[in-house]
Amino acid sequence: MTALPDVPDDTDLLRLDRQICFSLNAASRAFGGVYRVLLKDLGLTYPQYLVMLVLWEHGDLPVKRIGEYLRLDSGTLSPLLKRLEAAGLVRRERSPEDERSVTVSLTGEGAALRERADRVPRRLLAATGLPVEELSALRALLDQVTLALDTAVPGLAADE
Amino acid sequence: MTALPDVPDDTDLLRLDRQICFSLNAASRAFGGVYRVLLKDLGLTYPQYLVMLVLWEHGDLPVKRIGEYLRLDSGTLSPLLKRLEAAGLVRRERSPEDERSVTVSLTGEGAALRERADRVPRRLLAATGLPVEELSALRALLDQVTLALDTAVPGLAADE
DNA sequence: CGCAATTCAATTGCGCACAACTCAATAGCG
DNA sequence: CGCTATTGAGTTGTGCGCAATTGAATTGCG
Repeated sequence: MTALPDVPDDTDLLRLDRQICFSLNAASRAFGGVYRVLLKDLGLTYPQYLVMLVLWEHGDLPVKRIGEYLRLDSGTLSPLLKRLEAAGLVRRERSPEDERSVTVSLTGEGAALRERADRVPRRLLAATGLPVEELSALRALLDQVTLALDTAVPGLAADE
Repeated sequence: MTALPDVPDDTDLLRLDRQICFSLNAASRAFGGVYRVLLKDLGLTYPQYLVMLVLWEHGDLPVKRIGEYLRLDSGTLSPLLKRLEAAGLVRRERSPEDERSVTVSLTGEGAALRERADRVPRRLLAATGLPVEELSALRALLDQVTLALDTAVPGLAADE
């Protein structure tokens, strides 16, 4: 009457499901909390730090590209970039060859902040208490499930 | 000059760090997107669904207990519970024996919603494209890192 | 007992995520 | 060429997450 070992009944699924979303939620917020502490004296929030990482690595970018790297839309990025500009870390300028596009570039202050941000990763790594290989395994699993979820979303509304 | 294999230099750390926070962010939002679709016809958001899960499993609870299960404070829960109340899914009543406490209980409608929510976990499981064992492994890793991060936070502000 | 400290929920304020929409600029088709 | 469709950024509105504060109720210590 019961299902096969790897096809649990609905009660098990409810419990597993709850644990996965609980765990993911908790982990996401735990990371956020650590980053918040580590980034506090840089004057950055976690999403702002992600944007700065992208700019430090890739140099000047239009808003569109930043959004592609971080999977964020203009509704999130526009006010965030305005705050970074108000903080003196970036400039925003309309592109001359395409007036629709806005190029985001680092100021001297924004580029200089990279030095101070260098210590963040090592402190975060230490805070996780995990060896590098396990973090890599975690990242790989997360990427795998993200890809699967993204491809699954479209045909999901109806019934699939 | 280079460090030992499992003590990478700062460049590697910067890259790894970025990938970890990118991956976790992306996974969290990918889950959110799938839940948003699956929960749409239930009229629930993802955090509201988590609250309902807790109530379905544990019955009536004071706000404090819900917050402990979900690691959320009253600043998040108060407006969320008001919306659930406005939707007719829960009641909120001051406890007679302790006027500070507010007990949240399911309405008939809220309890009935559980039937329709039963299909969510299996559809989510299918959307991940991962076998149950891998999801369990993912959950275990997430729980481990969450625990480590939580215990690390206190002594982090200064330098640790 | 009486008063200070603590507890619980609610509120305020800020920032992020996302959907829906607006508006200007560009691309591209007939 | 002209007109429509598309693109890129921004705005608005809703909801979540968190810090800080408020205010009432309770606890507990002297």
